[in-house]
Amino acid sequence: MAIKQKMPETSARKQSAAGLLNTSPLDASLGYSLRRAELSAYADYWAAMEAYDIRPYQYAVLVLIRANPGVSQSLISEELRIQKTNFVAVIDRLEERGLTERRRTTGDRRASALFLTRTGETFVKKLEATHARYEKKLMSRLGMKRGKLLLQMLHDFSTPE
Amino acid sequence: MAIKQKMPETSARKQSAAGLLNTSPLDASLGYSLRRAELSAYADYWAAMEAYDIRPYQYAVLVLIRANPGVSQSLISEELRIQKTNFVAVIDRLEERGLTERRRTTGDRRASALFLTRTGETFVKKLEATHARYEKKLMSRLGMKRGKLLLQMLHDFSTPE
DNA sequence: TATTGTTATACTCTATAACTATA
DNA sequence: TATAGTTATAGAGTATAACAATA
Repeated sequence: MAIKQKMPETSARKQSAAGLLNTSPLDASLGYSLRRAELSAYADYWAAMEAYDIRPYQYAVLVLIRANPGVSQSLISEELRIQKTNFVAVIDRLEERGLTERRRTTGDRRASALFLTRTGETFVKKLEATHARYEKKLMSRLGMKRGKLLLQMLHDFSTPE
Repeated sequence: MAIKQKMPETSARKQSAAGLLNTSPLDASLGYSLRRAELSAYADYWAAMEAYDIRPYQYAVLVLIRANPGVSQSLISEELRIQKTNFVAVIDRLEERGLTERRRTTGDRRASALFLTRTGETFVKKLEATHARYEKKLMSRLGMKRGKLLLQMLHDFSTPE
């Protein structure tokens, strides 16, 4: 794991100076509540995953490649809403760290087929185990039953009609 | 409204190439579901607010100042989890646009007391009206009843114990 | 000594334009 | 003509260190 990336050290954990501020216009906002929830989950993410030096979207890329060996860059970047032009550096970084590799497959010779290296496989397995504990901790904030309800509601929210 | 800021034009609206990818490891993740929901709300935000050229966190700053006239920079930046050092440029920008002003009050002479200008008051009123329509649209994705439930669950999630 | 606001700085994230090699 | 991946570039977001004025 040669290359060191920058990681947040102070990441948004502090509670607001409660009561000193009228925050009602924001509390009532679904958009802002989603933002706040994400920041709050983000803090727990780093608490759990710090040692691996892997950002949330990098984690997403790795597990998608693991679940879809040989997938193209465009499919993953589309799924993660990362523009293909910005995705190049993402994959470059994971490749530099020896976790993934691009291969030219016999089919479409424009496309890169993405795979985990053997190192990557081992690494991602550990990553997923730690990530599972992090997810469990997130769930425990609401309890399993309400947590699953939240998951369902977020899914419905993100995929309307 | 002199200064023009950069705004996203492509902002994450596209649906993923459904079915081509096994996304189950991410679908089950609360952290990733929060991220996806936020991206999805973000698209609607810009659809509604584009004309004002105001980013979500700028909107948050403006409504907090309106609800708390004379508030200090540190209180707002703490509430919004923006570091005080980065908050300087945020306020500078709003001030350049003639929407807010810093005043030195007689109390703590280190602190800036933040106010909306008269222009700012008028502007934020329009902003809030448009934002209310955007929020209503978000709510309509789930229906009012489930929308309120989601809001409550996000609040509980973000403020554990 | 601690806090409020500030400047300087650097890395990361997200966007557009323009290119290449294939299809 | 269109698509997959790429480079170059720029603005926005988020982090640290160090400082002046004030408490």
